[in-house]
Amino acid sequence: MGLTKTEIFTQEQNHLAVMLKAMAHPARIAILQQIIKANTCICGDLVEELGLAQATISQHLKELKTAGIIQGTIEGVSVCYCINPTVWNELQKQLSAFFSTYELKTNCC
Amino acid sequence: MGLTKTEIFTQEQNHLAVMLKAMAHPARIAILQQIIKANTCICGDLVEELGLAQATISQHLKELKTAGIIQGTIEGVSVCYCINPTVWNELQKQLSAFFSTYELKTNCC
DNA sequence: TTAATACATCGTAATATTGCGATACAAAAT
DNA sequence: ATTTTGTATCGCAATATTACGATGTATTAA
Repeated sequence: MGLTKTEIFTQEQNHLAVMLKAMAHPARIAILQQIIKANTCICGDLVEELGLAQATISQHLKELKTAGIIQGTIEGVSVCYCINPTVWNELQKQLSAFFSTYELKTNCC
Repeated sequence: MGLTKTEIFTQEQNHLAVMLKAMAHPARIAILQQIIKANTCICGDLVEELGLAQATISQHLKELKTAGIIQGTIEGVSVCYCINPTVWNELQKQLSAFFSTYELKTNCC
């Protein structure tokens, strides 16, 4: 075992899980915050901002990119990363909808 | 290695990561959806609803409970799980704030 | 008391994640 | 052409996750 049984879940459930997983790490949250904060896309100053090795940051960036949350374009020698607006808004909408399905019912445990 | 360097991140970043991680699995998303759908708190019919073994469901429930997202109270022989409204709303607010920090700037890559 | 029911926990196998040094690679500067 | 600079990838060690059978535990039923 050790691998998720994706077959038994819906596409939506699996997809949402993948997106949440991509964000479910403090380093990746920090990276996203940095990318958002530096409204002009930043590159590898992330290595200096966060206290992680270059290889590690690069790996985290890859995971965010694979999930589609960020995108990177080569900018001369360096690479410019920024939020993928489409995916970001889609995820925001999906999460908002998910959280909204719950409303406090009186008689609960 | 293999363990996250939590020391170098803020409490908020670590906490948000923990919450997202708790939700970042299709089975746990399905569990939350079921708990929300059955507005009266449900118990271990989750085992029948999802196609996972009882031990596995119990383990996933524990993770959600540890994160504080759900709470369980003993109801005779069975256990009744439901959303923890405080934590749920808190997380909703935090995520909403996080997503709102991004707004499309014109000149991006 | 004993059996049944509903969960929780233990132990374990398979796999995934995290972090980093070392190294490869590609564009720009010399 | 060679060096420099910024990133990506490889390979590895340490640890975490996922899933489940087996077993423990606590409450109700008989």
